[in-house]
Amino acid sequence: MTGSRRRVTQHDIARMTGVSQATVSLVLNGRDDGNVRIAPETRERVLHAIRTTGYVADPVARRLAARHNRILGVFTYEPVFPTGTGDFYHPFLVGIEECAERLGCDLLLLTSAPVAGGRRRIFHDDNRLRLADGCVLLGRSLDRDELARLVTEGQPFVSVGRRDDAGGPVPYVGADYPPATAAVVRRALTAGHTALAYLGQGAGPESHADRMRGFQAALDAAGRTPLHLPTTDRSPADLLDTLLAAGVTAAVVEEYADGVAIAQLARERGLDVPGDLSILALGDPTRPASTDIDFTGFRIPRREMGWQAVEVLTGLLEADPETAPQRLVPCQPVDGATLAPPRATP
Amino acid sequence: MTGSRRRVTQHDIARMTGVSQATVSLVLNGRDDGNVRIAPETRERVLHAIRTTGYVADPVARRLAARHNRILGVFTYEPVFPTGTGDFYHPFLVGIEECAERLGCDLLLLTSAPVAGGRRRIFHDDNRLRLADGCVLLGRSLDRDELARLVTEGQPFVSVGRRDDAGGPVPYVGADYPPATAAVVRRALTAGHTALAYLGQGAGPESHADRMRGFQAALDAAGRTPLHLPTTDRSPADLLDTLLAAGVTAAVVEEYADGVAIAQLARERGLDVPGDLSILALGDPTRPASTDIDFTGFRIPRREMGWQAVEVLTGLLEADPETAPQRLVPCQPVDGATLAPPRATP
DNA sequence: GTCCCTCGATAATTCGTATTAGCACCTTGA
DNA sequence: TCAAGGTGCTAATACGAATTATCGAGGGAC
Repeated sequence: MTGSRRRVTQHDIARMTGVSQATVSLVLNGRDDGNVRIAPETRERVLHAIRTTGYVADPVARRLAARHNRILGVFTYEPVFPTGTGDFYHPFLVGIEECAERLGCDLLLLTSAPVAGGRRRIFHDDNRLRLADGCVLLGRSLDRDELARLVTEGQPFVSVGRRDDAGGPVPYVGADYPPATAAVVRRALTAGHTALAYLGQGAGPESHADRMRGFQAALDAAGRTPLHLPTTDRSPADLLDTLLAAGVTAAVVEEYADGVAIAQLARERGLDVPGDLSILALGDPTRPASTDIDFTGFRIPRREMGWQAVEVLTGLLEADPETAPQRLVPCQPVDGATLAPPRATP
Repeated sequence: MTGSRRRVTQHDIARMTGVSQATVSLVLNGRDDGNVRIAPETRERVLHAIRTTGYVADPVARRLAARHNRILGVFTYEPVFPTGTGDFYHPFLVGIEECAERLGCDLLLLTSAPVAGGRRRIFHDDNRLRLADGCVLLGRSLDRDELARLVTEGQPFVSVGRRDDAGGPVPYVGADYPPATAAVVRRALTAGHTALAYLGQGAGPESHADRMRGFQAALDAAGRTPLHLPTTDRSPADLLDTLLAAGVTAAVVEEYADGVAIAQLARERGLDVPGDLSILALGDPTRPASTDIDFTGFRIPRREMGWQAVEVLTGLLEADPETAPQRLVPCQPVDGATLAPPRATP
């Protein structure tokens, strides 16, 4: 069921007023330019019939004829409304929604994408992505093949998060991690730290590699040798032991949650944070991490990124040459309370 | 523009495989009943072409012809991804998304609805609601006229939250507030409280009136006279003064945030919560309220409600007589730490 | 050889709106 | 009186898929 009685159509209006369906359409769209003219009296008769019947154009038919929708797809590799990721994606969506609303666009959440191999796939049998005029891609790691396919098929899209090329230039709106990370490192150096460690992957997704680049660059410039501790498959206890054994006084953590774990463990062991160990967080929690620790570091401009992603996408759709299709948004520094000068070396 | 090159249509597939458009449609829809037969070999050829081109049926055209497209609209009076409501809506959306994903439906967020008079309106010139098969309505207070119009126009929809009739039965999935509130009150009575107050509107939206009903009923049953304090236009200080002056020992708050404000103020004044004043919260925060207070009260089964709303909606769409179109979901009691027996009366 | 039946596929139509080419009529001017 | 030009509207078609009536080919029975 979708409505029991037949709805009023332009045809009905036309019959009622003794004009053609085309005329009704023209009146409705206020067309009165050089090519099309409607007598004021006819126009009035039609408008009157429309008013009395309460006629409203069927948006479906309208879209079919107009060939575009003002609908933007939103594809997320993880569920859009996540429970397990500490709402990391939420601010992006806030920005996306705000901008879409301002532009009068609706959002199509491509939730029907089936999960295969632990993540969703864009392309599948019953893919409705093409209903949308274009789409925004959200997710830590996008599938490179699918990205490439989007490019070759000419599907307008924009990635939230910088992406390396995938057989063509990839439009994106990313966070500018290298300078933000470098700034964090410089703050630690300025505070007097000389032994710094990077905790995290430092590779893989662009967002991780970018942080590492900034970290390296800042230390290189200062002539310091960094320590890199991959966090995968290592317990917090193990990491902390290694940090302390290496004489590290400031730990720069890629993942907020890792920072929380290290900080809590350090405190449990009677160490003072930041007195004995400074901890710097490179961004917001991507995994749930309940803590009241106010980390020094920076914040990812997620809302702004979401907003700009929609801007870029609509720019692409309208083939607007003014719109830069690849953007990096600066991260916002956070003073926080987990950076202090190192203890005087004994 | 909607993609530089024209999209692939059934016609293209038909030409590629040397069949007619109709055949492509039949294959796509797996039609192979008494009236329609397709040779397995032809079917395979068509399916192959579909796979290689990545063809996807245009949902707009599909909807025009078939009257459905497995897209569910989500209309929210407030923004879907709110920043100011403390993510109150988030769990609903989690449930909605989960169920939609399981059913293979996409979600169309009707974000383009223009804001008029401080809230969004469903009906406007360029309403795309009809693009979806049906829609889920989310929001504290739905406009009664718009609701009535949905009913009369035969638009399939379901409201999250109980709604009074609006010119016809309104399908809904609501939280069952009266018994949950009554249970909270009984806990307070059992703990020994005799002077209880209800803080909040207690009227207006169904969700508020329902809480008040449960409150009244439980006190009536116990032969107690309740105190009702409307919170609108009153400062927390004012409210607290009134509570104490009236000798109230247990405050039942409609709005979580009000509870937080009262509790904090009480503590600032040297009162113990719950020692001197028990505070019971009727649900989750709908406004941002940062606190670590573990309120006694109940939790609104938001995720479950979202899930069931989608179930109800698809039930309506399929005219499934098994699906109850009006459902109340029980709230989950929370022990919390803000209820204690009242001090012995001096 | 004809009739009938089944199988496999298609032409034609529908859904409701947007758009464009062009027709019929009228006025004007020479 | 006839071409030129303007006016007001309509017929036709497109948009992309779903559906139904129908058609041709091939096989078997007689």
